[in-house]
Amino acid sequence: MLHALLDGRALTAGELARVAGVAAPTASGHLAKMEETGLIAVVAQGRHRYFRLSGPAVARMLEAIMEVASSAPPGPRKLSVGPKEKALRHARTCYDHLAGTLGVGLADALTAAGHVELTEEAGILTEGGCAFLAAIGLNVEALKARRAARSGRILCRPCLDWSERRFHLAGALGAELCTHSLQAGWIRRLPGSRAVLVTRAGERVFREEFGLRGMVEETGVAAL
Amino acid sequence: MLHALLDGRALTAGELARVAGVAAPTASGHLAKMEETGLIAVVAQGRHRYFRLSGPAVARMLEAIMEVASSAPPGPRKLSVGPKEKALRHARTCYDHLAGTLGVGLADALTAAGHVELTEEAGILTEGGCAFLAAIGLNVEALKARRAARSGRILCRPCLDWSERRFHLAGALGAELCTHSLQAGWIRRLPGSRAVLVTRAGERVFREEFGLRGMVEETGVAAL
DNA sequence: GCGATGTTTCGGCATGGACCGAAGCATCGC
DNA sequence: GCGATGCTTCGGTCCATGCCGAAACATCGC
Repeated sequence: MLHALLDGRALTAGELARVAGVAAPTASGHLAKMEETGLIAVVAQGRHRYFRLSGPAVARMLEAIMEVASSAPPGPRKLSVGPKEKALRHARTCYDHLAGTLGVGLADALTAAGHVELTEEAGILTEGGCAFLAAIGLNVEALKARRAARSGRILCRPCLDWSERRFHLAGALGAELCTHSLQAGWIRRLPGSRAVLVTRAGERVFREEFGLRGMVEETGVAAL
Repeated sequence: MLHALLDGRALTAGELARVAGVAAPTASGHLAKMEETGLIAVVAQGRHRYFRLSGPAVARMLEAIMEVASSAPPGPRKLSVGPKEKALRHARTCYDHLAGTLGVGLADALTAAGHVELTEEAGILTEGGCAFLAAIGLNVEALKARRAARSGRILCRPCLDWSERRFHLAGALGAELCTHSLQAGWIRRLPGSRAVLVTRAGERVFREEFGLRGMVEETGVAAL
């Protein structure tokens, strides 16, 4: 259930029961405990109750757990779920930023262009990167509150991708990139999933501005 | 047990059984499972078997879990352990770097002097900071392999301190600072604990070089 | 109002896992 | 060699937890 909430959206108790593959009473019990201990927050809306992660700290914890879990020796258990897996690996949200092939690709492209400098431990958005992102519409000003004191540089957090085993952009910068991509219609959420779809407009932007290729998935994109 | 291993040292099965408050067979069973799943690594030495965390990813996961756990609502359960608590809050190792009042104080001092710039998401060691740390003996060269590509700046990772609720220095920089402080005799490990003691020499360095005050604890320091 | 839908509470079952004592190995000191 | 120490395996007990079905409660659409 927590994994399902990792995309930052709020899901109803029933949806969470379904994704977890348990009956409603079971899910309800777990959700009550997780809310009581502060892992998740709930907001009632009509006859639905929407649950979401209580904050970024919980998301970071889950990411850290998944990092360890995904690098564990290939035990007898397989978590692969088949058909949905492909879309998830290609592009998905990771709490508040983008992951998967798309997320890693964007991070690589920004790095190659000198817009972002990323190490295992931290990252910097360069001045050129500021200008580039502002030019394509990101609200860079909102990020500046978090910049390092003297150098004036905007720092960002790397996040290890469990499917690609590579680092992508998280933190405020990653969140803004994801938010803007959604608002600008470059990507679109697949209903009931963490996966996102790259639209035609997005494909053009990611190709022309970022230099990314092959970001459009075959299935379903024609409808967009 | 994992918490006990979080200071980066390797402990024997018996020691881990003791800190966990369980019988040897119980500890042995848990340790076997944790080793099988890759959480910990073991090295046999004579009739002892030394267990340690298998890598930084596990430490990051535990830190992330502790961050969430420490900010949980003050439930009925209390984890406070009393006498040892004070020394732990004052200065301790956190996998491979320093935490507690000392760790946070060093991070604050370096920030105030403009040697380090730290945000919630990431940090930078400035050029002045490089020079400063090199002057007091740190192996800054070893860090340079991890610097950001173009700006030449060394990045570091912030780590939320569960006792101070503030950020301190982790990552390669934090590890080097901790290692050097131990080698130079500025701090000393308290046997069988994550807590460290600030020596007279360390107190002088932390006061004169970093501008920290009150880093010597009353108890026990006279013996040094 | 009334049935339909979403959610929680209650009761009870069953599995799993946490634990320990006793015994079996391995290694150390001598 | 032999006893002492450290660790693991084995066997068995016991409690906690996960789970579900039935029923209660709340809200919606009408």
